[in-house]
Amino acid sequence: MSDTRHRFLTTTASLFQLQGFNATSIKQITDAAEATTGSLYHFFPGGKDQLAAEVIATAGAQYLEMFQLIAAVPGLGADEAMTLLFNGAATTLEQSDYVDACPIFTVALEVASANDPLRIACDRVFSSWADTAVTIFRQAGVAPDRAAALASTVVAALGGAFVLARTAKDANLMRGIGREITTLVRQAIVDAAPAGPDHGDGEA
Amino acid sequence: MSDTRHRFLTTTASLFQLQGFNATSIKQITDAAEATTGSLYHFFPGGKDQLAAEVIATAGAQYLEMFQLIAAVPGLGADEAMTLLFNGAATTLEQSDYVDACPIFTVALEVASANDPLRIACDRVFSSWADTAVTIFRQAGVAPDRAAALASTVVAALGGAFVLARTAKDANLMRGIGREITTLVRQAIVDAAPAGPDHGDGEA
Amino acid sequence: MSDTRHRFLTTTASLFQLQGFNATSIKQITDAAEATTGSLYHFFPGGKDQLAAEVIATAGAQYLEMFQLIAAVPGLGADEAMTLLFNGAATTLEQSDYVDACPIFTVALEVASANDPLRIACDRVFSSWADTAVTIFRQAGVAPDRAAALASTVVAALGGAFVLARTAKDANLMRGIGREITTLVRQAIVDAAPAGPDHGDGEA
Amino acid sequence: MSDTRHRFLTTTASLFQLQGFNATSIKQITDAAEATTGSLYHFFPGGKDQLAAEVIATAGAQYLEMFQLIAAVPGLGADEAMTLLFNGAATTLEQSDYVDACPIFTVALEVASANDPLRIACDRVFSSWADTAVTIFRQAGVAPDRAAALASTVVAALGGAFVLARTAKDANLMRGIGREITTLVRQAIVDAAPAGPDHGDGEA
DNA sequence: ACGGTCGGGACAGCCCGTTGAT
DNA sequence: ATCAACGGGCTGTCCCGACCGT
Repeated sequence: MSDTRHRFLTTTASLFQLQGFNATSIKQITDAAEATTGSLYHFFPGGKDQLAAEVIATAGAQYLEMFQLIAAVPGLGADEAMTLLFNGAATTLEQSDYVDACPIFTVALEVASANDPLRIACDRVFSSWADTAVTIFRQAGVAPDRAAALASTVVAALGGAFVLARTAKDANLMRGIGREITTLVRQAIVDAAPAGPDHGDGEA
Repeated sequence: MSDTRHRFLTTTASLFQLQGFNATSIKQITDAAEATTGSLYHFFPGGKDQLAAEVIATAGAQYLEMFQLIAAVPGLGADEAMTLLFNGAATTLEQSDYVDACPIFTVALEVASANDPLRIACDRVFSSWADTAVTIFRQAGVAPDRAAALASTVVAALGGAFVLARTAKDANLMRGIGREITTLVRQAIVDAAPAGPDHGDGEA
Repeated sequence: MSDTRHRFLTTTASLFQLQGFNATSIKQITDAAEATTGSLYHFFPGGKDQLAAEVIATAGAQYLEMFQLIAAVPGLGADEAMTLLFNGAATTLEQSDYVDACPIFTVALEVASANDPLRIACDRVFSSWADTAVTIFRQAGVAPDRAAALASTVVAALGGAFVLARTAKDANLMRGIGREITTLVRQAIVDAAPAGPDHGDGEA
Repeated sequence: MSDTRHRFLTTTASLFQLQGFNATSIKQITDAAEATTGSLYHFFPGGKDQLAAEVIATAGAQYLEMFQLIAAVPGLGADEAMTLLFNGAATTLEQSDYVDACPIFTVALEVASANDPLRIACDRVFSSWADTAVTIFRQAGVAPDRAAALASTVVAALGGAFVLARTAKDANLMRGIGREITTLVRQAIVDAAPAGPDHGDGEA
């Protein structure tokens, strides 16, 4: 397994976090990865676009994994998972001086109109997140007809929170948003179980 | 008042909606505005950055105005205003084939790290929106300690909804998020008035 | 009238003579013209292709003029004009150490398949030469049904002679070809006037 | 005899016909030959230049053979052979949509100044053709002092006809030139035999 | 003040022809 | 005979001033 190829992926992800797609030049990438242009085009013949697509897919899968890890903490409700998720992101943001944001949100908007393959790559990632959230919420007892919208709302709020927190350089913004989203999810669980105690199984 | 200057502002806003800051070149701007480079540098000696800052401020003010207009509809609750806001954005998005998104969200992330003046310009806009939302929510009876976070959540969800809807080319995503945000706001109003009727004045 | 633009045209023509189209880089052109890339793309927004097309047209017109000058020498038959033409080219080739060949022949073959606008530009030049030759030959009494083919043959032989002479680095090759073409043209004139003296006017 | 090596030769010849030397990249060659770069450098350690030199020599020999075949048709005069030669080339050109021209003419001009080994390779091919033509013409009775120039003229006209026909996308141009060259050759034969019938031996 | 023409460098993304590891 | 890696050079376009007319 090629090491250089892997280095391209990770360093590009970092640069995308910081600057997005358009502001990141090939030269910056090769410098950061300590490799040459020829090397890059050897592994990614499709150039910057192909590299970006793979970065998005890879990073998206990693975030998904992290998300699932949080949701799988034993004894943790789906609502409390939200708090963990947003607070974790807030802390990461703080500790990296507001650099270490999600590269996919950063890239998504600027490529949405001009670059369809990249747009689709981002869409796939967002969908994978939302799908996972839907599963979690339904297992927590959320009504089926609300689960999808709720999941989208969580993802959207997370993305928007990144924008606001970075723009304001204030991670507490993100924590506040996390609290509200937690409330929203809790209420959705409660609403779905009006008659009795929730048995934690909305699907069976 | 110069017409050319105004044309620069509006065409640049359109281009930012579509492509963001970095992907929009000076040439594109002058072509779209049917003006020359010399002209642009006459009106905006600070170049692209100055132009962008003014675009953000101008567009931000326009959106704020629209936001206030919605909130001022007589007989409309703060929660129902949310529905109007998101559905309006969704329809606009649909009708423009997912081009006519908010230019400020599009620009904010890509300049947050690399361009402080622009970052601050965006921050000011977001703050103005949040401040207005805070006022509205408190007038609706939301508890003072929740109003700020709730306002941020609304703005964040709106921004995130733009990202998701454009990426998926699906405006219904945004409508679903609008429903959830409406629910959240309604609950916040209800939660704040457990004992009796809301006196509509949390500040006095 | 811009001086820089004119310099681009002449230096590029020289480089095309020497190396052809594909082997001549934009950098070489700007270096030779002592100008910058921005300058070049200001005058030739269509880039190398547009520049090449104008070079071909300009150089083609100059050669046409030279050709007409030779043909207009008083008291010179059309056949003797051929000798002058080929010998002149041979001497030029010799004196420039086989560098100063016709840029259009050099360019024509390499762009014929890949670049239609350039192919057409070359075609127009060749046609203008052949048309002029046709006029001259018909005035000299060549039969109308042979004049066109004869003109093409002259142009083709000239072009081919450039190839052979440069490849062999032997200008006498071109002089020999000139002699044969002169013979061919003389015979065509003689053939057309079997019965009596030529009245020198096949058109009026 | 390696098959891969042979495939390199033929596919490169095709690409040279179409695009010439400089416009043909190593990648194109390896793609077309369905081989790898390493493979190419294994067979041709001298790289692109060595490959080109061998392509020129090989293709040149093939054309020479074809030329000799035409000249050897029994009962065919040297002048009529010219008609066959040019008409054959014209038809080939037409049927291949003006792609299948001679790769050597295409390459000769663009490498004449910059690449001496390649220039010499082309020269050798042209000389071999002219030598053969000289032999044929002398056997047909052409005066010794004209045979060389006549041979050069034929080769030059053929090369130039390729240029004109491809540039104009008109194969009839080549047929017309063929007619004139045929006339020229016939006259040269006639001129050399003023007193009596040609005994077919101009050398003895 | 307002704007248009011309020009300047720098660097973007890409791909070239080539060589080692192995 | 292959995969990986290398630099450097390609065309094109960036953002920006200077010098001109109004």
